[in-house]
Amino acid sequence: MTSRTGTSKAGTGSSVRGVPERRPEVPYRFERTHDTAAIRANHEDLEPGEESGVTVSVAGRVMLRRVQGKLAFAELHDSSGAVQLFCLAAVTADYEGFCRLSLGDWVGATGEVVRTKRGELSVKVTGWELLAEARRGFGDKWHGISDVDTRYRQRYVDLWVNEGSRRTFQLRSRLISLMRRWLEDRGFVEVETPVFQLVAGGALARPFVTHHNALDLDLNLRIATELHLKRLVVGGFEKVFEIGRTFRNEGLSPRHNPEFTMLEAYQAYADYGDMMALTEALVAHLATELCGTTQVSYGGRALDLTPPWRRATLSELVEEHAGVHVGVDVPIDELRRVAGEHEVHLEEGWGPGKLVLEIYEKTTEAQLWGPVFVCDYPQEVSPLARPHRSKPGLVERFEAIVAGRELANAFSELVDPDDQRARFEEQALARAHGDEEAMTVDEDYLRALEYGLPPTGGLGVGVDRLVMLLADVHHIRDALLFPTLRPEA
RNA sequence: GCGCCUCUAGCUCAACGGCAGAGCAACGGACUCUUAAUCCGCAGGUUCAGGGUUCGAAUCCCUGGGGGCGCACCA
Repeated sequence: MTSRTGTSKAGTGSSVRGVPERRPEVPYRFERTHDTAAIRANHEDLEPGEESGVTVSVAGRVMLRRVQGKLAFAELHDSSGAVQLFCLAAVTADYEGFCRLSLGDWVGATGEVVRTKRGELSVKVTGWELLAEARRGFGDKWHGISDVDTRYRQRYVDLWVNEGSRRTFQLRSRLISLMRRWLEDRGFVEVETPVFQLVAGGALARPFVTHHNALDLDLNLRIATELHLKRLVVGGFEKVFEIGRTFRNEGLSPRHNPEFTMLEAYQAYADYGDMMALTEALVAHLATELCGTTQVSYGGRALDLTPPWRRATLSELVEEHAGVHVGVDVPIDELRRVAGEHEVHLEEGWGPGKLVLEIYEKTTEAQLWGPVFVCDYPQEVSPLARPHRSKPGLVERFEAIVAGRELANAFSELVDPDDQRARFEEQALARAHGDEEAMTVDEDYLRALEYGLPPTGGLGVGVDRLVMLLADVHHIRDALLFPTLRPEA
């Protein structure tokens, strides 16, 4: 290999190593025979000091190095784990070069699998080649990187240095894969609906707006997939789902990122009770597969996700936690008084339903460790949900609350086109009065409903929040590989 | 948007009104079974920026910037 002649450049103020006078030549490919996990699995029984007689080629990053005269050890990490490289001046080609490797350099190495006298499974390297040099150093070798800004901006470093971070994102990948398979096994069909929408509907949120040049058209990035998925139910997809990126032009917080991933699933002939059963079964399945149990813990506190989860109405829960009775049947002046007592921020034009919801969110939601299905929301705040079959003013809607935060939202879907038009018009009115999150009338969606939407249960699940829950991380940025950040200064 | 906290070597941190330091990384050397190897040596700084107080400021104050946390906002 090329000697690392470059020295630390003084005054650059960065960790970049000097540019070598001659760049090392690195190969276009490397023939790896095993990953490090396979080597561990195959040679579990090797005794200390024993040689296997098996030659392998491994590849990865050198993350630790211990040179001891005519002997050198290095830890080679790959995506499956790590194994020690064992080099002898007498055996290893370009032994000197190996000793000059930097932490973080990528290498491919070939040699026999052995266990050292001290019991460490190793590849006794005969030949090796540099696959990529780490011109920037990886920093402290055991404290890792604690500067959160660096962790999020340079995830490629974080992933190498912090094992917890790797674990979280491996879990995320498996979670989405398991979720997809579980739904497919139950007859759900996965689809992709537009990200660009003329009317950003399906949720109450401000959209991002962009522009299509050829059509000279402003388009919204979707805030939900709901309305398109229900169009597909009209079209005969009786069980349909999408796991998709969704965009909302809102603030950032430990639980909010402007782009996030949502699962939405719709099932014909089903109601919100069916969606509760679906939700708890799905989450229990994921917990079992990913955590080995439904009795998990979050932030050190026990959390039992075993079905069935508690079902309680929103009114009952507010009564439990705030000791007051609220509901859409309570006179509005009384609701205003209760809201005032609990320091709920009030706005002109809020009806009883909005007040009830605000009181619930202020006094109760964060207290619910759960899991609990909070049922039967005011119709006023649920413009896409079907009226409750027996409770006037309410709709058949639930939110699943786990660890004090919303994990899922679901309804018996509103199927009546006339009612839906009335709800849209109510929203449009609120919008005209300055509510930027209110919906606008989606004529094509109404037309679809006029062709007939069967009774349908719909469910939305915040995938990032589910990852947070099962990976036991407490900021959405820890569940997103590349979270939205302010530009670097 | 508001409040509180924070910013020191490449990384992790100390010094908290009196000479800016340690460990790791880097660099040079010793070492044939190491495990965060060890040992010897060397180097590394506009203490986020600017202003002020002071005999003296990394330290106290002000302004600005970055970051964090909380609140507000947020299906």
